[in-house]
Amino acid sequence: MTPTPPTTGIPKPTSKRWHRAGGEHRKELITQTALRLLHQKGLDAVTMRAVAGKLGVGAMTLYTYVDGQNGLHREMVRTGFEMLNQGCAENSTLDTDEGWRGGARNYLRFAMENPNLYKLMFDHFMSDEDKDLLHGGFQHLFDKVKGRLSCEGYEGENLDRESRARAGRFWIALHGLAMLAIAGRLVVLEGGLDELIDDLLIHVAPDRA
Amino acid sequence: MTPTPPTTGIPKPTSKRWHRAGGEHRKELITQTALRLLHQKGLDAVTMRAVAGKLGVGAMTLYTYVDGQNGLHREMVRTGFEMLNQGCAENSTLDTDEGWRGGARNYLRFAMENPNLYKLMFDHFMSDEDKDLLHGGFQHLFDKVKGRLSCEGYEGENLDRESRARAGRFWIALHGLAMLAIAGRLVVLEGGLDELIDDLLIHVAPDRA
DNA sequence: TGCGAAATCGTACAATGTACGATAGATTGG
DNA sequence: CCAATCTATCGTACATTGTACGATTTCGCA
Repeated sequence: MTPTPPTTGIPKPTSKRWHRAGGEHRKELITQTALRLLHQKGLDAVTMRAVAGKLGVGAMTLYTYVDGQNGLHREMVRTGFEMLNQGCAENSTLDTDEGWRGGARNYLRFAMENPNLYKLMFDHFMSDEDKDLLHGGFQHLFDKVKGRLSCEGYEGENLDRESRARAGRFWIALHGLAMLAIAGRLVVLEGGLDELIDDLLIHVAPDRA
Repeated sequence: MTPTPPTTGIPKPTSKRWHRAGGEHRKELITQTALRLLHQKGLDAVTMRAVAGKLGVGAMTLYTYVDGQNGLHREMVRTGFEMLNQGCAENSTLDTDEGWRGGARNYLRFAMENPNLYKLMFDHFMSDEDKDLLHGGFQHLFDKVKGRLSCEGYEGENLDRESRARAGRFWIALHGLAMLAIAGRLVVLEGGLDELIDDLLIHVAPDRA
């Protein structure tokens, strides 16, 4: 067993007085720098040396704060899910009829404005933390749909199943649209993206049977 | 200017008697080898040296047949779209009601059985050839939907727009489901994939208003 | 103030894509 | 049938990548 010299029973906030008490902040800084690079030049440009260079430190310094390139990617993905959850909730409580549209637009806006990050989020292996974030976001959608359906006669197991199905369809469609738009594969569909979103939502929104 | 010594005006089938007349076959062999590696070990394992090694040749030899790694990827993508178009048409003419289901299942089967290739197909920059293949596949779907709708009173511009919209929704949903399934992000949706497909199809199939 | 721990980073190594050029072999003109 | 030319092959080399290692510096604390 590890000796753990004093072991007062109460571990300090940052156990082992991590990194001169500035560790978390520096990790954040590294992640933000990497995210900026990812956004501007794509995933291939997010090299350890490049990120370190932007920060004016040696490449190996990053290893003190993140667990190698894989760990850096993980941090970006985690931050991405936080941004997505936050962004989706903005000006859209999913409570009104127009709420679906707003939430969906927010989701797609995030994907279109952060295409490299969005791709990474759904390509990189997910940590447990990421799963929690994704699950949380979906749970929120699920709860909202459930609230609506409970006013329409659904109840018990039926309510749960139907809510999950509708929320799932909604999300699947959003993800499909986002990925195709990012990949530039929507050229086969003439017309602006906005109309496409509206049209899709009308037919896949959770308040549709 | 290049001299082009004889210049008979009629370029031979393989202009410049390409590669001892075995060039195309060898290019195919290289692509197939790369595809096997991609399927078994993922994109990172598809290195020039690894592919060349499997074929028992030097890495630089590949450069005679494909334009570097990027060209190799392009060949894999092109082949992938051919496989997808071919696979979708199998046992499914999209003519009967059950046809939508069959086509969709074929599409998803291809994606699930070739996840690395499917991801590459929708991530790699598309050549004009790829665009033609993708466009062709979508056109087929579009025509089928159009045929159905023309029996339902739609005509003229309305027929075109409605057909494109429904085919688009169908494809978007399929792509979203495929990408989420590949990424292993469907855990939030309990239940088997088959039921998920059925459920989705019922609500996004092109014969639904 | 001094000691131990932690952070920093220079160096080095393996793996990658690929440019270059030598070599061997096929093709062709005479 | 031979020599000239062209072409496929691939060994070598270089730049770039992630990162393991260890020396050195810096810091926290007693």
